[in-house]
Amino acid sequence: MSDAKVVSLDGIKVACSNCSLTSLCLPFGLQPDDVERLENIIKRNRPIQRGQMLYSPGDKFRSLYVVKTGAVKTYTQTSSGDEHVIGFHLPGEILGLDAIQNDAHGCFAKALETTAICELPFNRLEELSINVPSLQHQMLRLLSREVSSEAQMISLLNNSTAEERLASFLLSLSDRFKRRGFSATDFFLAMSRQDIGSFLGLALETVSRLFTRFQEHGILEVDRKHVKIKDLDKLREVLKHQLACQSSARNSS
Amino acid sequence: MSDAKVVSLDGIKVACSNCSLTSLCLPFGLQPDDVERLENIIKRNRPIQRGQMLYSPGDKFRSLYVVKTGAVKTYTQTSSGDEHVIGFHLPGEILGLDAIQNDAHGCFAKALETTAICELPFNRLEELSINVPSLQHQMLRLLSREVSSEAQMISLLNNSTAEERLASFLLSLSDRFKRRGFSATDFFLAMSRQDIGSFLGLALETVSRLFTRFQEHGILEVDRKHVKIKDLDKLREVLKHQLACQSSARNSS
DNA sequence: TGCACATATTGATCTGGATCAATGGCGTTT
DNA sequence: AAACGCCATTGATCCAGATCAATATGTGCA
Repeated sequence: MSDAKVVSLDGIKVACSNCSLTSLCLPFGLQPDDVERLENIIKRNRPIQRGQMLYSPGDKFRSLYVVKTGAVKTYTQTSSGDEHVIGFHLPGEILGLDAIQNDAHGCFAKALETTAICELPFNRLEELSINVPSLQHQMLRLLSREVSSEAQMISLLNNSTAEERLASFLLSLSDRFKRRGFSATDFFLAMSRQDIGSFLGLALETVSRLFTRFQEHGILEVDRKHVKIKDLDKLREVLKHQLACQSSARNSS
Repeated sequence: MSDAKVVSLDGIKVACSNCSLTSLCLPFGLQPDDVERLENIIKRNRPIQRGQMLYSPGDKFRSLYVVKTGAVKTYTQTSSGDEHVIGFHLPGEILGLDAIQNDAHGCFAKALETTAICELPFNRLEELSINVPSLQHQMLRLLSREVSSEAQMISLLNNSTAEERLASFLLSLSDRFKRRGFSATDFFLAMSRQDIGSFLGLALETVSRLFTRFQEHGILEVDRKHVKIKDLDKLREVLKHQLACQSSARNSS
């Protein structure tokens, strides 16, 4: 909460070309000079602190956002006040795609920790993609990936036990950390048990019990937010009996 | 099953401008001459019969498809052979958006009844949208709507009872029929109880019991596939206690 | 240093909906 | 018209996970 001394970065130019996330992010597949044109429309704002809101339901849709460092959760809230987590967003992952549709955001986006964000003004992005077909294609691919990934989530919620859900969640995180150059087997959870439960359609107590159970089975070592995957294969086996079609991992932007 | 005499329509030109679905479909918001350019790339193939497949997992992604008449279900299949329904598609609704991402379809699309389809070759669609910004915008909106609609589905599966799910499903159907000029309160279900259950994450027996219960409460009159909604308000009240943000109805393309 | 508060763990109990099972209705085939 | 198969309905039982409840374990703040 303490207001860290941050140099104002408003409107500063972003260098995607130097960014370690470039292969996971929007610029992927673009020619260097097209990347430069993209850089010119991206804004980098000051980092937002844990608990701060990036946008809220009803906010006019102006920009897409990409997490640069940190983590963001998106969620809705019922009239009775309880949250429903829609997703977690790691570096390189894009937020706000659902808002294109009706020109307004439909959920909250809140920082789970200190988080740096790249802001992409959408109208400039659309203009640019008229002249850069590969950007247009990349945008459609991104949207389509989101659709696939949500479809897999629906399938998970429809057909899986609590064990399978948590295993799937941990494997997704593991994979996403790995792609970002972090350890696939040793990481910290930015979100609470409550958040995980809400995301997976489980009670927080169930999540807690499952962590314990996985630990007893030698699959994990858990200490609060700190997770070590001791046996990745065994974790994968937990959800072996589903799958069929649809290949790629969820939300691996 | 009897093979109706159908004139071959392969590659015949489609007239979106005469189509009653135009306000619900891809051409929405386009200038008349842009609609004509769109018409030129759309293919109308012969209608497919109940049970026939439009595409299967692994099929190369070449086109998006729009239902013109009839109904289609999309679903995946586990190794053990049981289906998981992803969605139902009514006239004006688009299929295949999830395949843009990795250039291959990830699920089955099967006709629930005799169904006419407009085929949109994707590479030609992309080419065209370079010159027609409003088409590009419309494509992004469509994708974004799919994302929103799936997010709502996830929320439904995470937070709702069986009653709420079925009520939500029926209200969605009602709304979609209404927009297409059919009765909002009197319609036939193209899909089985099994399909509905799979879609909503419920056992088919539960779906059946709920139909009975809704009937007992004077909300519906059900006779096999024939559904009459007797009290739309009461049906809406079944799911009153959720909602919050996110406005529009699900899958209303 | 100690209090207040959020977050986790663990235990006990309850229940919505799954599963198992039997029956009935309708269309299709022979 | 009998026989088959598919789909739907209804009943009986069971269980995974929710809910209620009590107790740690931090973690920041006065």
